[in-house]
Amino acid sequence: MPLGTDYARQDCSLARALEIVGERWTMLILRDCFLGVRRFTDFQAHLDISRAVLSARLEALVADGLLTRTGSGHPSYELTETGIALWPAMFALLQWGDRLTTPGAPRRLYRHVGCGDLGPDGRCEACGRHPAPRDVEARPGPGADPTLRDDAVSVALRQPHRLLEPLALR
Amino acid sequence: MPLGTDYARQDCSLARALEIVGERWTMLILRDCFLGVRRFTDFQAHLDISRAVLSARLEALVADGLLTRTGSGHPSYELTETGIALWPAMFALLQWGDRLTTPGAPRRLYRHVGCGDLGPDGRCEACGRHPAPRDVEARPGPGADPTLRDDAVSVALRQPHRLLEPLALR
DNA sequence: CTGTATCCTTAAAGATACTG
DNA sequence: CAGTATCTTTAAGGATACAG
Repeated sequence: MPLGTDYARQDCSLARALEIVGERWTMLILRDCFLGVRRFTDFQAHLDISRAVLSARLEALVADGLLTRTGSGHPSYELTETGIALWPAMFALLQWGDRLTTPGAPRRLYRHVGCGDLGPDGRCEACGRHPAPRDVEARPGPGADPTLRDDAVSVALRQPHRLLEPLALR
Repeated sequence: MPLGTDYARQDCSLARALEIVGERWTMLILRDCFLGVRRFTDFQAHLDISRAVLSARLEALVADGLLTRTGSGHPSYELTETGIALWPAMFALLQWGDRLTTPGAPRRLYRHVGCGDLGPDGRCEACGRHPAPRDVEARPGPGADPTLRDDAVSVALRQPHRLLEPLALR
């Protein structure tokens, strides 16, 4: 939260959640984690964020237990179970944004691997379950705009890819 | 989003959603709307927010189509269908915050009216459905902290109350 | 009651340069 | 590659006073 003040005097779980993930850039960093981004430079190029801010956010996310940082030479950031548990919230928000801003043309499509596509409520249209992100594959949808960015991550995201698996960059 | 810059160069529905609901206080204002707060002064007292900021946020939410403002003398702010559609995302985030910060002791409990309690995934434990917020009743849970605030809204929230219905204030 | 208008402080974020 | 260290800009937010 900007400006020092937080939501400490709100007796509310939403306020608690937002104190952790409500800061600018934080949710987008976590989104990238779900999409398979793991390296500092890849986050930075894809988000177009300053290194200082990225560094601070990653550090906070590790301290709050949503990310692990492994490998001192070339660190890799990965979601913990706590971070992965954010998936339903992230998916719901993402779907809301999609339907609000580009009705009928989702920017990205999600599929229960080996089963069916996910509906707006996150349920697999074939089996009716809510698959865990590990069992979900993402791919560009009709609303995607490939002209917006062309960093390595954005290019890699144009191929179908399984969530939480490291992206195939080059 | 603070500091002028937005997420415009992110081809991502989550970024679009956060441009609307990602600003400081905005989600908490919407939470209050779900809980039945409708008046400027009630928002202000419950959130402990400056009037200028509250005014700006309400205006933006009306402009973005999440709230309606009715009654010029004593305006009443109410969620539109677009705003109500945010419920699954808000509930998921709220549950995540609850389980992360006070495991085993939710601050607030939600019940499918005339049916069963809601589980962490928003499904009614009795009928298995995801009830719409109009059919949900909220009440304080074991993790609630009644010492934190004692404005009129906080006091009213100590009684069971149906979502989206105006709170019984006095 | 529901705001608007100013003023002021603070800090968040970008730019840039530097380091192991 | 993965940061840290400064520096500067800007604007967000609180406080206060005023208005319809």
